[in-house]
Amino acid sequence: MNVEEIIKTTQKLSLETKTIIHMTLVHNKSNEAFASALKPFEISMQQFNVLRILRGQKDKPANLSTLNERMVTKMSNTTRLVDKLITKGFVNRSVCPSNRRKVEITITASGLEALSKMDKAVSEAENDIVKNLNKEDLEQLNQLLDKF
Amino acid sequence: MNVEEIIKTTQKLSLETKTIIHMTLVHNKSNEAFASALKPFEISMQQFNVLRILRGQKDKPANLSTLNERMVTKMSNTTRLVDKLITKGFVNRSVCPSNRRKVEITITASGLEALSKMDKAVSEAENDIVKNLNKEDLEQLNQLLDKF
DNA sequence: GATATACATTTGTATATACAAATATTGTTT
DNA sequence: AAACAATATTTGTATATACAAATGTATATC
Repeated sequence: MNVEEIIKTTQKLSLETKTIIHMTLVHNKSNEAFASALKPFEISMQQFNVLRILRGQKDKPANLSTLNERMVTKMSNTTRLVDKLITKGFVNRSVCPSNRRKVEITITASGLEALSKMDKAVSEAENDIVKNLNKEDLEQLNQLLDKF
Repeated sequence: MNVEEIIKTTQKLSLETKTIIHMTLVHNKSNEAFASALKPFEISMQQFNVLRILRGQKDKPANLSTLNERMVTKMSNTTRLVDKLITKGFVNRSVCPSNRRKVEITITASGLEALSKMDKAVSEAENDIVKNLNKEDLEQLNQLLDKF
């Protein structure tokens, strides 16, 4: 992936600018790969992320704050994101008995089943994205990303 | 930036998954930084990007395909993006004389003036984002990103 | 116990983006 | 030159996201 070539610029970019653009391009690329992997399931990455968080909760219900805390990309509106998943029958929402300001969100059996099918597609996409990087590359990359 | 801590997961992530999430987190962070740097100018990053491309054209007008080609993050709808910039008086649009299917988009004096003010804010944000990485780190990072 | 404050979520509104379809113009084929 | 395909942009529609305001509930203070 050559930055200057992709954005077709003749100008010399500063190392800082180039790095940030580079990262954006890679992010866009992986974004597209995930979106198209999830397309057959008619679900967005955000929705997929919520389902995965709920599965990780192991029957312990999550409320909206917990979801928001754990989401990779925070949205201003988790309510409506959960609405979509309820419509699809993938999650349940009820009022928390101990604190009625909160809601309890859990994944349904149908949600778990759908999720396991998505997992395969997503993991394939993931492997395809990093296919040119070996273990050492990935470790080095993570170390550098830690500095941000 | 510790991935597991940020998304508050107790699960062990695979190196591949971790890397991609890591990159998304860094991208989100720089995105926010840019958005807030551009906020005083009431302009989006996409719009800023278009203005920068037009300045780089050196009076040579750009059409929508050219803009789209050079944009870091491609949008499906460059027409409406340019509409916004016209409303603000930052760009001009006219029909291309040699090929009336095309449009000619140029930056105005007012657009250039506004852009030069934005440049400072954006470059400051940029430096702040990479402040913990030295030249060597940045070069190494770009080499790794090239593999995607 | 009434009032104020903080918390958790929901709703409203404006804007952004993705995707498909429509329109206008040019170039090509017969 | 009429018909067709290709190109460049625009428009329509559905969904996503950001931000502010509103609602309902719990806690603290007087």
